Amino acid sequence: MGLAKSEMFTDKQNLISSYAKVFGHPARVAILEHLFAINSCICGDLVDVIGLAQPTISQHLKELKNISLIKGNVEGTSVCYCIHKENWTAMKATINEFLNQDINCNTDCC
Amino acid sequence: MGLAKSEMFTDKQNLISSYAKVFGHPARVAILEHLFAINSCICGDLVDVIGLAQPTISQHLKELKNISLIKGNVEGTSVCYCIHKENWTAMKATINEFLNQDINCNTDCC
DNA sequence: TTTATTTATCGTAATATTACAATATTATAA
DNA sequence: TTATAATATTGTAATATTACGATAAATAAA
Repeated sequence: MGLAKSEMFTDKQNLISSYAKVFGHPARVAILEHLFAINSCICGDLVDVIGLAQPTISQHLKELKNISLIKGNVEGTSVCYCIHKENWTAMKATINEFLNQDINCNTDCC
Repeated sequence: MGLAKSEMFTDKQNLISSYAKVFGHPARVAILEHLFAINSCICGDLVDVIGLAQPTISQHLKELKNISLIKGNVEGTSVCYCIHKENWTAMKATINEFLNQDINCNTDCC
């Protein structure tokens, strides 16, 4: 078949994997890094910075917007994008809870 | 086309997205959570815990092994899997550096 | 050796993702 | 109104991922 049966997993597991999936493409990592690096928000020059075609960048931005990690503000004929601070912080908490699980295996069987 | 041209991106961006891609499926999140929860390492009962077919679990374990986040130890007829502690810690550092980027946008344009 | 048990691999169908050309949409400027 | 500019959407081809049945491989037990 195709993709996961999300009913099989907890909401948290699905949330974690949803965030991770968005980070699972280097173009989106690059877009986010650029949005962090540029103090003011950015719009279409992402196409020049990343080096992918405009529809492709737009598609990646859409996925970042869908999961609410960025927001876009129409400014004339262009759109200003930036990190959604609150949601980024919330996402970080979710991911960190997962990453910071304790390793209790003393017996080190492997 | 299909997937990303990894030459377009930095090694770090590719590394981050590689880790994230592995976390981008709830079954692998569930497998890792189970490996953390069970103090001793685990092998084939992941099939029962997760609820996917044996070849599917084996496939997911392979991806986790490929990126070195788990290791497997043959014990008789079964295989004992556990978290690769050192690599998990290293991965955490890489991901956290990405997640903890400062948000410098004072002007809050969006 | 034969049988049972566990895991890995192969083959394959269903689905998802990625990238981009072409085009539509939206808003500004002339 | 008629360009012009920036972004979004549509359609589609190429590729990747996921899931699982069937089967192979490896080991232990009888």
